[in-house]
Amino acid sequence: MQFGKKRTTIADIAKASGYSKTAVSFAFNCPSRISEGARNRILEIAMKLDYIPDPSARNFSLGKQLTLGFLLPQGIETSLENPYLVEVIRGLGTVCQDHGYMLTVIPPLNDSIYEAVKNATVDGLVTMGYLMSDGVDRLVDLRAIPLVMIDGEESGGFLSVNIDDEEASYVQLENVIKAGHRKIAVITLSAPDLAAGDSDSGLVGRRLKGYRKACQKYGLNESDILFCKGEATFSSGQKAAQEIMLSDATCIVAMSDIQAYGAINALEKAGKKVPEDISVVGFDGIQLNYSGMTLSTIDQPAYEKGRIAAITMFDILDGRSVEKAPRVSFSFRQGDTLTQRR
Amino acid sequence: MQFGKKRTTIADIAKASGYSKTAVSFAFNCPSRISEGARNRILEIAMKLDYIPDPSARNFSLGKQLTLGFLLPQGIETSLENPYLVEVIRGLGTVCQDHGYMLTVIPPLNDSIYEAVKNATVDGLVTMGYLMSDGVDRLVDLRAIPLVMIDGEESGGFLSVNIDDEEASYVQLENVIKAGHRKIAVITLSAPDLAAGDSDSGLVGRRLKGYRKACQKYGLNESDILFCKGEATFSSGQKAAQEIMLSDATCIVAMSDIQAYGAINALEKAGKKVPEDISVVGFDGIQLNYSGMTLSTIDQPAYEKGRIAAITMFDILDGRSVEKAPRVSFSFRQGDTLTQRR
DNA sequence: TTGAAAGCGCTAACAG
DNA sequence: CTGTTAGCGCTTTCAA
Repeated sequence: MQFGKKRTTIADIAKASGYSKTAVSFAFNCPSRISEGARNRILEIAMKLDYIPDPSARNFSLGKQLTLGFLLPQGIETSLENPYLVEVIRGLGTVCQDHGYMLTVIPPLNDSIYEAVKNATVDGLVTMGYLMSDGVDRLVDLRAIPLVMIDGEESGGFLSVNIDDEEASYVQLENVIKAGHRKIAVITLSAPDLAAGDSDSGLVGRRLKGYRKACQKYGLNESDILFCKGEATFSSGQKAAQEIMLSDATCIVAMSDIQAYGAINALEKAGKKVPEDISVVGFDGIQLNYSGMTLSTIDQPAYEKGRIAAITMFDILDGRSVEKAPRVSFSFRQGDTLTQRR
Repeated sequence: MQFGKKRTTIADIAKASGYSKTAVSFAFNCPSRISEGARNRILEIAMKLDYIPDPSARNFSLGKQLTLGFLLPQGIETSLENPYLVEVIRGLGTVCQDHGYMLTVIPPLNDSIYEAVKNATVDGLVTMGYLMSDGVDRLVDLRAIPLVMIDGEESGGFLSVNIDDEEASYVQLENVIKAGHRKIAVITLSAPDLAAGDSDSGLVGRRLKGYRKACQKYGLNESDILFCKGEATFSSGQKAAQEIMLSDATCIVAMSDIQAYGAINALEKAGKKVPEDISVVGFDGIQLNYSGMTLSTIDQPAYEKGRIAAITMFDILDGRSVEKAPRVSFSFRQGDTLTQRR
């Protein structure tokens, strides 16, 4: 139940103005459907009585929230630390704004995606980097709200806005190999909260396939690569680098730029020079210009991904049929952190 | 009215299970208030019939949205381009997450703050850099939801989380003057959408007071300072710099780092060297490491501001009395972009 | 152009 | 422990 002093409601205005609730409702929403006299009178009374329609009741009645939800892959604290994610949000938000919508940022509530999805009062859900686990995809189904993924899985009939990750990671590793590196360490990503994170259809699975392809093509033994499990955070990159420094790897291949920056930070703290002592390649294309050098990375259009995801969502919400989300493009960007192995 | 196929409702479960709606409700919300048998039976049926309580109806009935709103000072596109703002959001979001709340980012809808506030289905509103104009403060009043400001006005009985802006801008300019600069250009900020943006109690007003004080203290003529109107965007900084280059100013003092970076960008494009040809000082303390140099700036705790604002908000929502928001501290940070005038 | 009244789906006071 | 029932505030159909 409500607490606090009672708000003025539509009924109060109806009574005070002598008109019906219908009229009051129209006065606010379809001014053309009542006479000008009635409208003026009603609005005047409303003004006098400090009345304003309650958006919550309105949304409930309408069955619309005028809000899109963005399901974060991690807690807010680390999510917003990642410029790649922020760019995605910026893209999403811009489209929302154009449609008169708001954007709700939804962290795993009580550490549970399930809980978060259950409680989200939104018209549609955009996820990033998730795989649909049994529980959650069923839940989304129950909620009967549309779902658009970013960096999601490519199978299972979900809509996901992706680059060609397999090809991209292939290109990423190819550049490393062509620079003469043979001792390579990879920092991986794990889909949050979902054991299936490494399944073939997931982001990590596709990336690994690309690496495998590159290995085959260039005669590298995949098992010679040092794989370090990580997540998309700065500190995860630092931690991985510390581990990698114990090996004889000459190049670190990160699945995310924020990891790459973390790795560089750890390397430099340990007195290593990048790229002289060890090269680093990232993935995403964020521009931090860490310690004055530019990162070699796979550049992907984060803002565009968000934009497209939101546009796709509104297509669905507006009843336009959507076959599948368009694929976006990437490119390799040569920076200072990857150099020919000497 | 709703569209699409009818959702399963609590009534369906009540009927199918043979229990009442109350029982069903309790089964989901206060499991302890019904017998275990009933609970199991109900949940089982619910599962079978794909039932899940509708959060919108629930929130409406409860009069709670479990969501905080953050009113953006500008459109999303430029807002999220500003790392200072992102840090604030990160602070806000972290606290929300801890409380099981979501965070809704609210751009001025249809370019109108009023409209945005009117439609926001949130339990509380955090604003940033706004002054309360007549319309909006009345509206917030009508909505009867608590409001906490960041970088807001210090008078008028509103709660605002601020640094001592007057002192900070004094220190900012003092450092410039002590470095020997006498020809100074200031890029100002204007409170969005509100004519009263430069009123004394607003952020800009307080900052200007600080500048005035510094001028008096060091025998500068305030009217010798070139004031350029701007807003907190990169491009605004670029534009201002172009104007300033036509003057004989030896130092640019920006009210926001993002402007400072924009200014540096424009200066370098025009062949000027920073700080050799012209110095630049920012305000906020964001770390972009633009073109390999660090910005001289006033460092203020963005994340902390967001955190405190959110904590204050929950204090209010939870009925703890709040006198006023605590003040946070700042410091001057010497970087590469401000140098002794030769 | 207008209004009565039936929802929307859930919560919770109250009575048993 | 359980059920009846009256809201919550707004929208909208339908008939006047």
